[in-house]
Amino acid sequence: MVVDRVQVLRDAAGLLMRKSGATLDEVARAAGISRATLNRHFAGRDALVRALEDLGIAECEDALAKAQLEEGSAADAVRRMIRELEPSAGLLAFLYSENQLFEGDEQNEGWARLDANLVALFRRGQEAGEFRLELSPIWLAEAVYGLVVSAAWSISEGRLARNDFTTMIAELLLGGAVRRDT
Amino acid sequence: MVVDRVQVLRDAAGLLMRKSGATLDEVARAAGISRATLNRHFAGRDALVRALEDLGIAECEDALAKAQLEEGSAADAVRRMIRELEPSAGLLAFLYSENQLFEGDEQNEGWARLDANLVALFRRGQEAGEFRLELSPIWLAEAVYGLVVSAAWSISEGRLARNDFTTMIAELLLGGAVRRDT
DNA sequence: CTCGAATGAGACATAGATGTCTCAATTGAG
DNA sequence: CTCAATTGAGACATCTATGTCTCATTCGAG
Repeated sequence: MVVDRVQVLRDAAGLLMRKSGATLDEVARAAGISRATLNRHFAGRDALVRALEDLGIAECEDALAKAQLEEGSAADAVRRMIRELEPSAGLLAFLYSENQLFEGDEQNEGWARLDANLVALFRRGQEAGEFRLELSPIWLAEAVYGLVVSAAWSISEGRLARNDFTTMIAELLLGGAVRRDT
Repeated sequence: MVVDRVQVLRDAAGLLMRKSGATLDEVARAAGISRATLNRHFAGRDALVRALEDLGIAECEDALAKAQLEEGSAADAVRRMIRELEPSAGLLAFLYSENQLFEGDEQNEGWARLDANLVALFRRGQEAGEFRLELSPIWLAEAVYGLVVSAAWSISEGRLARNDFTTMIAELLLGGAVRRDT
């Protein structure tokens, strides 16, 4: 029974999202393996977190690619993006709380690439006259992360249905709370 | 030079927001006191985090009280609330990442009280015909936290101007990204 | 079946954070 | 000024998570 590296990372993320300070022993148990094996695959906690970061970035890049952000209206692209991001929301919630990842000198450049894609999408929406100009694309990009993490957290707490993930985020992000007087 | 307990907590929050795993020695230095004194005022890391939680809840309750959420239109109440919440955003960002606070059996009931106030505000907006019915008040309340934390983080990263805090959050939360065809 | 590779269980030493204590220096009220 | 209270610096023991190692067991390819 050879260990599935990605599955271990998924299980680890599932636990660490709720208990970011979990022991490596707890992480191993959550993944259904022994601490020794966990250490054979990831040399220390730092390596594990880095692997989770790499996985998170890779999943997000896949999601953005699948969403084809350049196609159709920007609003629809945002909706597709949120939908594709949903499976990675838990992992993102963990990484978001791991603020050490964004402090050091060698931050993973993957985040900058993702940011650039998001910013480009919102900028495209503004230039097409779809989106408001008062909200800066950088802030909108940041808000996407914030809302995704909030939604992931709400789901894990039972306050939000998993099926509502895409709708709730996209409707809030795009339309806001105020009623349209159509 | 008697130690100002609240100031110590503020300094601690300022550091812990960016480095949640900081040593008590680092926390003490950030607060300008010695580790011994820090320990005299807060018996251990756990007590320190609890004190930060209490402070955060108290500040939020003050902010909501000052904002007078029952007065005027719900949208204006939301704007006032965000504005009053700004000084506590950093502290909230730290507490938000301290997920251990929300897992145990004895969660501070202050969070539930705050949630109730937020939910009531959004429900009032819906019942007054101001807010859309598609977005559940619970999700809107959760989104407030997410956006406040995102904005606090963006500001500390230099990606968002502190002056834009209230506007960016309120405009996104209330109006969304899509342009109104007024 | 056979055997090499991977795993699980556990022991072990280590490192780093933490809690406690002491003592000298500083503060501030009376 | 005087003195009690508070603080800073540092030593010290402890504790927990971690990394490493060993050995028996299990898995799976050939």
